[in-house]
Amino acid sequence: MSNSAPVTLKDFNLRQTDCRQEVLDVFLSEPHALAHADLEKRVPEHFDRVTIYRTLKTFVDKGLLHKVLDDEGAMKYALCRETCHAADHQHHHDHVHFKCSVCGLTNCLDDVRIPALHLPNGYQRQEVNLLVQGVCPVCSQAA
Amino acid sequence: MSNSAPVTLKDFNLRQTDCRQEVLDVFLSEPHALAHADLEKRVPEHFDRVTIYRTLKTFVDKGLLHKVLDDEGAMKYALCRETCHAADHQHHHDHVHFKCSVCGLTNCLDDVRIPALHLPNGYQRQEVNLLVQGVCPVCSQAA
DNA sequence: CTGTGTGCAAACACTTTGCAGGTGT
DNA sequence: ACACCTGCAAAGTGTTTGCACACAG
Repeated sequence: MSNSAPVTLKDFNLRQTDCRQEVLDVFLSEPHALAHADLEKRVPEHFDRVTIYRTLKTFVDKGLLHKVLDDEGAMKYALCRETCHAADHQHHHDHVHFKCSVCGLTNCLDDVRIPALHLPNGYQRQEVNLLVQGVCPVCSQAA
Repeated sequence: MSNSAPVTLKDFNLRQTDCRQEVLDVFLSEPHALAHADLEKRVPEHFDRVTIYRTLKTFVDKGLLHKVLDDEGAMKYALCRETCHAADHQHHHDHVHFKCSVCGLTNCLDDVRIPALHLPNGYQRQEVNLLVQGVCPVCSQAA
């Protein structure tokens, strides 16, 4: 997933448009989960609110982004990593996200694996999302 | 947390009002996480939309309910269990929630403990939320 | 009596939909 | 040429705020 925006769009069979390239560039250059409002601020050229919503939806549908859980109003999105497109055809997102309660940023902890879970009988697991809230290294250093 | 609504309200130093009792009764009688819209349907008497929002907010602030993560539009809420009010003063919610992709219901898996997590250096953990999506026993039996 | 809860109206925030025109391939 | 993307307008849904009145303690 460390490719450039045009290459990535091509890989996912998406048309090369300015909006998609710039949105994708933002995600490629920032390690955080981003909400729609964050994108509007960071995408250099101005695009319609709706266009950015549709771009996000397209990216999620194609498996380029995944939704990140949050306990606030707006949905956040983050890039899928190679592990999302694993051997089996299913597209799984077993993500660990860390949200800092000081700076408010959420990022993917790609190195942390979700430990094995023992679900009660009858539960079929499809996808697991883990959100850890606390203080990130940057903010705890500053304190 | 298996007390009646009036007792629970008293325990949390909350005034006895019709709205609070009825909202709490719904949570006490349903094992699922509920959104504001669910409550409006299930609370027998009619209360203003705003009053229910404020009731939910009060309950969360007082530690009676906790927010349940979801990847849809609306926030959901569920009762806190005894484990929330543990020995130390901190109020922790290390919850495992299971959302069924068939019936759409989300419930707390109180028996599932979140396994130990190894966070990278510098991360301070405050609260952990785990959402498992899949098929619940009821729906997988029906299939 | 006093502080807090409630209802109503209004505003705000986030997201989706319909349609006409423009653009990538 | 065609399908698809974009912008604009509008609407839908979820949530909060201000204020006056009502009610629990």
